[in-house]
Amino acid sequence: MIDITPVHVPKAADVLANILREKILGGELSEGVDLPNERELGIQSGLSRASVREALRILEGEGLIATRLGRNGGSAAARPSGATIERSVGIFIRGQRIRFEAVLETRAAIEPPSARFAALHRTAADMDEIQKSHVRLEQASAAGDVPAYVRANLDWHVQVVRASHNELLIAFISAVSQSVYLATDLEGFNSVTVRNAVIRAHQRVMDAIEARDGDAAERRMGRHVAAYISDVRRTRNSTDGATPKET
Amino acid sequence: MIDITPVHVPKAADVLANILREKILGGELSEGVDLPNERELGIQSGLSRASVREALRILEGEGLIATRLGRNGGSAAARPSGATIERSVGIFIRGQRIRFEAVLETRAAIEPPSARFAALHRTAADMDEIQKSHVRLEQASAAGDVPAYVRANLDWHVQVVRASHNELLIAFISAVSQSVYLATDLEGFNSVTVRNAVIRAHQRVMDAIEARDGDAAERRMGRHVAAYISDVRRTRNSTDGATPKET
DNA sequence: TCCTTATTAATGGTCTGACATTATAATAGG
DNA sequence: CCTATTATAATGTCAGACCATTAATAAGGA
Repeated sequence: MIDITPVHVPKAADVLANILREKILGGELSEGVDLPNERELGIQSGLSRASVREALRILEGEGLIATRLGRNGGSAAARPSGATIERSVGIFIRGQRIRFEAVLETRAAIEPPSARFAALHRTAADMDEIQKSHVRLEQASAAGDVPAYVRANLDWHVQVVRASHNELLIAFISAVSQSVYLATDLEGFNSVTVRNAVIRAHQRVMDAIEARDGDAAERRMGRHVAAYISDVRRTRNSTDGATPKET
Repeated sequence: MIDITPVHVPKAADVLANILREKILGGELSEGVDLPNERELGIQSGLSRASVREALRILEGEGLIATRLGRNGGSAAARPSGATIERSVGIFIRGQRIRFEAVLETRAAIEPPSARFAALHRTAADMDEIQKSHVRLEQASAAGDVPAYVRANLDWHVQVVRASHNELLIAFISAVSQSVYLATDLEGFNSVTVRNAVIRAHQRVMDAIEARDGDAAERRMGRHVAAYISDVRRTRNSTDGATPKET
């Protein structure tokens, strides 16, 4: 008697999704090109419309197609954007109950080298965007609008990484920043002193990027995020009722 | 005449998926707990089984449930793992046509600080795993088995980041490593000299982690990955016909 | 002619009901 | 008590209909 391992029976929708995914990622279906409509896909693949729809839903979840309703609707191939990564990272953080400090730690790990790349690869337009973010930050700080300040702050960090022109780092930072924003305790930024310190640190980082000085950009960004983390730590210990001894 | 913005009409499956997602992420449905079966969910939600299935498919794609077939089958809540991030990052890299060098650059950015955290947070068991990876690397190198060598190499890097005990960094590195592996040109490791240099560099990093010396670990890992990138660059330039002058 | 409005058609969204497939639980037989 | 068989509960798949939305088209009026 022969001895075979348990066979894996793929679901019909998965098979179709795999085929379509390869066509899209392989460039056979480039961005914006319409797929056949659901009924037609069913005929071509020999599957029911239900299975076809399930396959399309998988691809939609992966950001590989966008589906529009109505006449001349249908599914068109799309380029997967960082949004997909942001979503999965967000779910991962919530689902695994990643500690807020670990998220900050991750950001602290990624941003300094990103600042170096930003200094090395930035264009004039990048510099402009970073500075615009910085102005928004200053305005929000001056107006005492803490929520706007926190948003502008995160936006500034994302803009810096954007200047690195490394799409993966941009996606990672965007994903992490999203979660940082949602979990940031606004109380910590009620202090004008704290806000001004952040603004000065940003200015120093921007000077380094402007001067295309990678070493300085990395070093200064490193100090900035480290200071940010200890600020958060201090605020948490003094604000909530947790045992102050815990780190 | 009043003036209202276009309303967004969510799809039935999305609404149900959102509800269930919140229940899972909010801890109301903890890991392993079975959801009601599809027909029951249909009754409770007032939706058809088709819509219920679509909602479940969304959650499955997000790694939030696992569905089993057969009697006592059904969907059970699951903890989203790094695999979801790996998948979306892989699709992102392929879909955006991220250059191989950019992927390496990302790894080079993340690993040094991760090595620092590894030095600071490692346990004895972590050290053990890292060393076991290293032994596998040495064996593959000695045997001249280049594919096994490359796999062991990537595994060693993942193990180091694992020792950081930062789940997000682990997920990022795993995701990136997967793509690095798929795109790595094996030719570059045909040289015993290159392989031995890697092994020595790993040894130095391990010494620093063993000694819990974060500074040294970060510095040495930084040098190692930088050397790796220039090796890849050299190999590519000498192997394929690209203009050797380009950086 | 040109603009506005109604009609129509194409397409995804949803529902219903049935049957197929699979893995387990329950049962019967030794 | 163990093993083989049968029943059952769940997902997987299909077929067909109808609903909802959107854009192309036709009709009508200035």
